[in-house]
Amino acid sequence: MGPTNRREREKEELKSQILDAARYLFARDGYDSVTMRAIAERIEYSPRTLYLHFQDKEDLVRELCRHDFQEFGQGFAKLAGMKDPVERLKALGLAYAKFAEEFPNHYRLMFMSECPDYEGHGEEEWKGNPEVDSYAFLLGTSAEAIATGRLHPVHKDPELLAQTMWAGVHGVLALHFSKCNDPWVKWRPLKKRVKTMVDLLVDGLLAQPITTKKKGR
Amino acid sequence: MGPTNRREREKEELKSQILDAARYLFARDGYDSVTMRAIAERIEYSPRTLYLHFQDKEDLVRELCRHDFQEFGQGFAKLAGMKDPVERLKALGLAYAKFAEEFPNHYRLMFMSECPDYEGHGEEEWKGNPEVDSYAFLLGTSAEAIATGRLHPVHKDPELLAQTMWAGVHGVLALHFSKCNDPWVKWRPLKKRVKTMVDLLVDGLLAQPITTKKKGR
DNA sequence: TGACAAAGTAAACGATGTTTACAAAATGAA
DNA sequence: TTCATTTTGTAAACATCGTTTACTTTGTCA
Repeated sequence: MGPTNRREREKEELKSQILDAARYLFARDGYDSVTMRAIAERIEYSPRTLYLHFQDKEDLVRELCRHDFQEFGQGFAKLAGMKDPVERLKALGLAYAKFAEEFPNHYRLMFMSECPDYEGHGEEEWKGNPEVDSYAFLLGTSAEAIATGRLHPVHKDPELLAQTMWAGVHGVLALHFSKCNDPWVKWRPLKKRVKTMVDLLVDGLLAQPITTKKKGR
Repeated sequence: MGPTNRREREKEELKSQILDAARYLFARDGYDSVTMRAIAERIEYSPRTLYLHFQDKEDLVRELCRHDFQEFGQGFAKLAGMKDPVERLKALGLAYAKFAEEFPNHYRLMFMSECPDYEGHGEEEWKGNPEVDSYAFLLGTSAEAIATGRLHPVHKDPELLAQTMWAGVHGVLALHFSKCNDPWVKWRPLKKRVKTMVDLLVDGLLAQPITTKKKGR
């Protein structure tokens, strides 16, 4: 099985070359500026060749991000050792934002662009996907935080809590990416906004609500 | 000045026709599916004609939204009568989300897409722009809320407060629009998530923070 | 009436992602 | 070796897209 093996290897290597070229262009110019032609030209192959290795452009970029996204999951893994789940919740928010700041184009692609239909993708597709794993981690931390008994009793749904924490930090980032040039808003520093959001949400979780005049929520 | 006047009128009317066609397509299919050709075909003119009335596609869609966005500002105007600024802050968040739910395509365009450079646009451009006015309203309400003295003293920057409230609700909506089909997240109902976000943030504002072990923030 | 400006058009330009039709090369079996 | 077959690659084209060039028509006003 000599030649077959080698060809397999060469094929993988070309695929890597494509991804490298794409990564370079993508990180430099963002999604829209990365054209199939530009990638092909960069590795000195015809555009058609890319389609021998990837189904289409979306497939290519998605695989590119899946690879680079390992860093995303790893940033969270470091936090697994934190004892206090409430503090871990805060740290999660900050780590999430840090990634977005560091890899803005990746963040945009994974969290700020239309998602294709996920039909037909089985569970095996999720396994090891940092996006999924990270959400699971956040969900687990939320459940632990609730279990401490320190949160106000209205918060007892880990899923809802996780989604709210996620949304809060995402909101700061998303607004930053698409609106940071608006001249009529005196934007505070991004880091400060992230920290404020995280602290505010956690303060809300721990608070004895005195805001509503009605019985509950 | 008979004919000149009439031609002026006809020109305006054609512009309206273009906007109507665009609005129909835009609301039905979203930004990307609205092509200049499709708009032209719908009103039975050549594509070139659109460029006699609008500089380019972005100009066209932006004018379309500016028009429809009056509704956005009006939804807020109704809340101006609310006495308690803290309650008004909550109501603002809910009204904001309501608009996004009702006009998702408009919301996406105004808040979830790349903004062009705003250079060269003077102040006159902002006047009467609901987006700007609404932010001013939110900012004012934030300042009033702080002035009540009921918020925790760490919150004394109206701008930062406004930006955080905005980001919180926006985060819920943005995540909803781009991730609602993700099968690995058991999404809670959108309304519930919005309400949770608003309540949590305001609870955080009113709380005596007991979360951090360090001196302050 | 006739110069002139405005309104409108057909066709094309230069991009894009993607595919069709075909050539070259390596492979594996006879 | 020989030769059919699969793999790997290409050039050219297709169908879109936003936008522009070059031209025709039409109405206005001196």
